Amino acid sequence: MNTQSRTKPDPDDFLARVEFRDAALLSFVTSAIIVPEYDAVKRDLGISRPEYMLLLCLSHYPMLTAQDVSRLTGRPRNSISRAVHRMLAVNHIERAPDPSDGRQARLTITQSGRALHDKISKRICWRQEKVLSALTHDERENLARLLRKAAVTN
Amino acid sequence: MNTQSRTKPDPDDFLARVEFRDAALLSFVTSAIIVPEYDAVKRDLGISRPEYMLLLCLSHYPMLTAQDVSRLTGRPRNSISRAVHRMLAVNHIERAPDPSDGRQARLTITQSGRALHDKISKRICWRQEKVLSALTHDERENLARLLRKAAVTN
DNA sequence: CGCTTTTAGTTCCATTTGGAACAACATTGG
DNA sequence: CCAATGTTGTTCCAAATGGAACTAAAAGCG
Repeated sequence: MNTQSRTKPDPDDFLARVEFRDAALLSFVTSAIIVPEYDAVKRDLGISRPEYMLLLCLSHYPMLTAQDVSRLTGRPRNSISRAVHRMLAVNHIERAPDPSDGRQARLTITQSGRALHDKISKRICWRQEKVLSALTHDERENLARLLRKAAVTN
Repeated sequence: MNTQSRTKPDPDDFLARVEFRDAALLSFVTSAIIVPEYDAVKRDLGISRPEYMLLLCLSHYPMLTAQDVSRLTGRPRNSISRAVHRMLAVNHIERAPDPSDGRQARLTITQSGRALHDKISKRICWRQEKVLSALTHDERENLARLLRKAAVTN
């Protein structure tokens, strides 16, 4: 036994002390959903986070350019460029030159890309439910409302 | 003018479509605070995110080991190890061998480390206020309550 | 006591990351 | 039409990242 009997620092306790309380809580809860699930997706399906961000974007719009995806996700253009090449190589997306603008290419998701997106989004949904299971339905709606209110203005 | 008159995809609209609504909102709002401010801190003060995480932890406990910091922050041990060496080199922290356990070292923050932490935490607080300014005081308290409820169980 | 297992911290190395420069094309304004 | 400027996507490269192996010390256990 340690003569100073030092107690191991507790994450919950730490969260309560931090100066930027709300940012720390937001970061903690976000990471609890995002980090372990993206790690698992990478391990099990070989899809990295920017690659999935690409599939996610393309699954919600009929056609996007790489630039669109970069702006939607906030990732730098070269990250998206790499993801596009990898997803092209495994036929999860398709690319066609834009006839009206020779700089950009039109990206679309394929059947297999959509199937993969469904699989991954279900996993993230499942982890989301797990982490937020302590909240009631009304609390969940309330949380979403508050977050949306903060999100739309930024 | 584009013959298809394609509208540029809108991030708010995208957030409303994503399958994992709450996780997407959490991630968006968290990133709006964290990402630009850590980038600015790195640019202006030369302090990386894991380095600041170390200072943040040490500013709230009189003494921690590198392992404690690793567990509090969720960062891998070698990242913390690197941060410790850099913060030692610029005298923002101090390290002393633990007499009761030859494996671990006792880390403490110095005066200059604490001053730097104060400066950085004020910046993050400021960005937090900016992003969450759309919420009233009661809404802020409510958001924190909901997040804490989700956080403590995980 | 020895022997195995566990833990703290470091080092090594392959991969990831993102800024910056670049080429190709488009747009603007003379 | 031409020059200057802006935009898209790619490539290059230096830096960051994190898993895995490693060293040293401690703890568990016959």
